[in-house]
Amino acid sequence: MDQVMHDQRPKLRTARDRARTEVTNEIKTVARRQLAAAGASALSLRSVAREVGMVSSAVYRYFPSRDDLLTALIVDAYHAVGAVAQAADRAVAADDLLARWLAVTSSVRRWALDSPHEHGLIFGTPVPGYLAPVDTIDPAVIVPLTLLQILAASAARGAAVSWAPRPIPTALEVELAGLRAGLSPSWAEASMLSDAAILQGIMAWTQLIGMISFELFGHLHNVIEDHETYFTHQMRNIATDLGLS
Amino acid sequence: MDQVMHDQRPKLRTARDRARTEVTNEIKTVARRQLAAAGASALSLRSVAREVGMVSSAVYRYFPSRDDLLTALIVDAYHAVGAVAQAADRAVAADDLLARWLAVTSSVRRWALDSPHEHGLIFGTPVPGYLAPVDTIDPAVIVPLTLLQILAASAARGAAVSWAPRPIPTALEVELAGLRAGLSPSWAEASMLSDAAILQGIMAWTQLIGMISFELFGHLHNVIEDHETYFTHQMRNIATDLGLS
DNA sequence: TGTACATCAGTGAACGCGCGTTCACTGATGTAC
DNA sequence: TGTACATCAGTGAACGCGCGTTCACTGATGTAC
Repeated sequence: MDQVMHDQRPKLRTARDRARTEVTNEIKTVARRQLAAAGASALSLRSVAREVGMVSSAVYRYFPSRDDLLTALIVDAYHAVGAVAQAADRAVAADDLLARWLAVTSSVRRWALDSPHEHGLIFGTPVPGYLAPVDTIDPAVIVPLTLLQILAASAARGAAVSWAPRPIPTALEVELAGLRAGLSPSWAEASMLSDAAILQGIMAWTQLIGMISFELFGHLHNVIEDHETYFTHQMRNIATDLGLS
Repeated sequence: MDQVMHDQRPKLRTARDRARTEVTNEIKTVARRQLAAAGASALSLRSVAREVGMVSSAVYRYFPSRDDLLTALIVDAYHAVGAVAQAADRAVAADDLLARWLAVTSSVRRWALDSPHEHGLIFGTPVPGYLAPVDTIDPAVIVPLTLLQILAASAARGAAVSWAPRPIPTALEVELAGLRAGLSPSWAEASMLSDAAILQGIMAWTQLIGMISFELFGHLHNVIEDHETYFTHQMRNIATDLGLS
């Protein structure tokens, strides 16, 4: 406990500080736009700098390297989908579980359609040589846990899954116990779920992202064209499968 | 009908022809290796040429541009997974549907683990500015149709899905009719499936690729580590869900 | 079977380009006394 | 309130690099007669 602890004065912001966060945000905004235009691997510090109106070396005052800029965008993207999903969840009646399921899943799809390259950034091929740092873990988990909370509300009502779950291998039980233990208290309800329910939830999350990626990446060309109808239909099926009424 | 039709002599191969297909294959092999090392966006004609031992401009005798080389790799990759899936399907007893399901799905996963960058090439973020040409459609469809054939065998036995399917929107029915009509005769069995079964099949395919991508792209870090056990468990659940016994 | 011509694989130099990152610098803003 | 010093944003030049593609060329292979 040294003096540093007392030294935080989080409010008093100098002009320099304000300018700094403003420029930081502008860089990220421009970078996001360029990402949307050309994809992650085409993101270049130089062209971002050009568009922001500064010399390329100046960007290094804000981000130590291109990868750090990418990381910031990834973290932002996770927060963005997470926020969208939570807002959608809160916008419908808490006890209408089917409505919550449909609201959350379709909000995630909407976000992805609106920001395809940000979706690709977090759910597509990882950028070669890039390793996601720890900061990305917490925000990455918002959407799946939001889905699990809905399942938890269903479980709390005593609803059962529609088919008898097969016995779960011990190895998986162990992992799931660890997973539960690692959850922050804000996700308490989700951590009360049975192993089978958690596995079903992860699967549903995988389906959600899989469907969106298929749509965005063009794997449904010549298969399904009315994506909206298809998506909603399948999500209702999954909801039935999950026992959400 | 002009003379050109008579002029095919598919067997008589000159030394030049043989050399040509050999060099073409060598270029693709090297490109595939570089893909595996650095990812699709890092694939460079020049470095491929360097490794093959020719000057960069010489590659243009074989592929008119970098994109065409990429297309060739994509087509190859689709054929590769397709072949693996079909071989796995044939390797087990045709009437053991659960075994076929598990064999096909786990062979697809194995292939992806063995060739992660080829998986990324076809199922990851599309290469920016790159548009898949028609040649990629047929091979792309082998894996999902192999899965549907298993469902078809199950349906032929009179097995029903485990939950009553909800009514299918007309828009989807129309699309599915078109899909069925577009299938080549070699997939005849699959085209006899009911709408609900086809939708379930597409969903299962989405789940399969989604799970593999999640594993490969690292979205299960800190969630599930024993991927093999997890995968098999979930695939068995899905098989149950699909009514495969 | 031999010759004349056409085809084609591969060369090497060049084009114009953009990239990430480093560095010594200037000048404005902030801080301690 | 005023001064002296420290911090920091932004500049501009430079480094070394690799890229895709074009072009005129050489020399070997294939084809027609």
